Amino acid sequence: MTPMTVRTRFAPSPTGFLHIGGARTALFSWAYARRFGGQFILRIEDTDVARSTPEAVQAILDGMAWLGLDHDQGPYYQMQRMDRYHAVIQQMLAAGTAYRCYMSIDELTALRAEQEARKEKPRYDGRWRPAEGKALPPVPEGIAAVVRFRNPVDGVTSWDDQVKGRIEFSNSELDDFIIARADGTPTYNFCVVVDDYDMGITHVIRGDDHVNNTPRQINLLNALGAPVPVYAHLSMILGDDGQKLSKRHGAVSVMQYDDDGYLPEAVLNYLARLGWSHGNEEVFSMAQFVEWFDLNHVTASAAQFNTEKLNWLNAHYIKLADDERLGTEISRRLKMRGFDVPNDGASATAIASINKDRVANLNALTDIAEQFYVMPVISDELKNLHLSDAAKAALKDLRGRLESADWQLAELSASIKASLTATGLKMPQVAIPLRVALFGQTQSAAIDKVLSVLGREETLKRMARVL
RNA sequence: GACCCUAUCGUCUAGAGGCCUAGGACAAUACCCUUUCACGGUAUGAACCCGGGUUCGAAUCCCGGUGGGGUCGCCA
Repeated sequence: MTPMTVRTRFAPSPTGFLHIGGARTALFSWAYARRFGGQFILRIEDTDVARSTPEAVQAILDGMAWLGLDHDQGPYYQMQRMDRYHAVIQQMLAAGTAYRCYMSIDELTALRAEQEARKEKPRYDGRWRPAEGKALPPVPEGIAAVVRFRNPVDGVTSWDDQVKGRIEFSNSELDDFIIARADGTPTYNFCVVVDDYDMGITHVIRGDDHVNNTPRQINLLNALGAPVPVYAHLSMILGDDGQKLSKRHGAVSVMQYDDDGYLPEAVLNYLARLGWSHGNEEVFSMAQFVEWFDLNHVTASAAQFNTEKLNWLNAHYIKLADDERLGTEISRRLKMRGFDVPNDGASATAIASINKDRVANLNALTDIAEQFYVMPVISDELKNLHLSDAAKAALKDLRGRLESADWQLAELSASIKASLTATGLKMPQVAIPLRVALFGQTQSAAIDKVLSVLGREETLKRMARVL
């Protein structure tokens, strides 16, 4: 027997951006396929014509690309598969596994209201379901039929969920759901089933809001004589505050993380660890993740998003990142703020190099870089506090040395120390006033490194302003 | 309301009946390092929802309760 090739899919509906929950679902589906040398398929579920937009499709594609989740097939678009859906519906009608229902929306609404009043689970009552010896109501005028799936009424539908364990539904809980609307367009549960079948999906990894759809889909698959894939339902991700994420509350695009200064590998590592674990491992590459990933170490309960931990990972990955890459990020972000890195100024790469240990975020790094290019505003408070006569005298002494220094780190360092000796001051007594003079604030990277990156001309210019 | 899922430090989690005096990470606190802010290092505090079983033994298995969540669309 040839081993089954794993085929997973990510099937978002393009009604908005790719948010963090969708991204994790995509990541796990992708990782599972990669782990077993299988195929990862991207499918756009755009049958909700009213809410789907091309912008949302692009946003999803952009999000996937930013995260580096590459697909092997697709994107497939359900709207382009209508002929296939119609053919299957005709086939089911002919086979008797589906039937036409002429109940109007008003009648349905009334039925549901009645059921709810009786505290029952609202559901279709099967009035148009054909049965042996049953007289169907007369077909009404002016009502276009919907097509309903003839769901089994007895027995139990179950599956071994790879994250939640065995789940069973009594078929009596399931009603005959609509597979084609009155206008003929197919509905979600039906399209998913036909697509998963046609695309040979072996493992369906998706959010656990689909648990209740699963028995219906399994029954449909059975009616079609199709194999039933393995299911794995991922729990949801809650916001930082423990509240459910929604459009109104906390759900943001993955691209927002780019805007907010996060590195994709930090987001990926964080997401991987949210709801999945490999012993005590916290920090790992995607290559390592793919090697380790499995479904039975996925947590069955919901997880709360923790920005603090993401920040920590981001800081970690910034420290690891190449200076050149960070320099490029700085330039890109500076450009978005409206200015270019000057050719004759400090190098963005060098700025990144001496500051990447101090920041947890690319925007914070960019803020620092900006200070190297923009003449600082020095508050009176800082002037009074740090630019005393003694401090100025020390800075003047230092300026004299810097004017003739060879602009190398070691010599800059030596110059500062020489000034300390000459003035009898301690390092902070010179370094802090110098920071105030150069940046208008008391913190920076090691001051000798700052000088080496800022350059002689700019350094002396800034010092002159306060002396 | 019905059905389904779920429950270990504040948070993410390890834990597959004895290895648990419940481990790691983020966050917190303290100390160390230090050229400031950070980084880094060390240490400390912090949890098995409740009640019944099963068992020589339960965080782990079973039942019930409670809390949390999901779903009940001619949305996906």
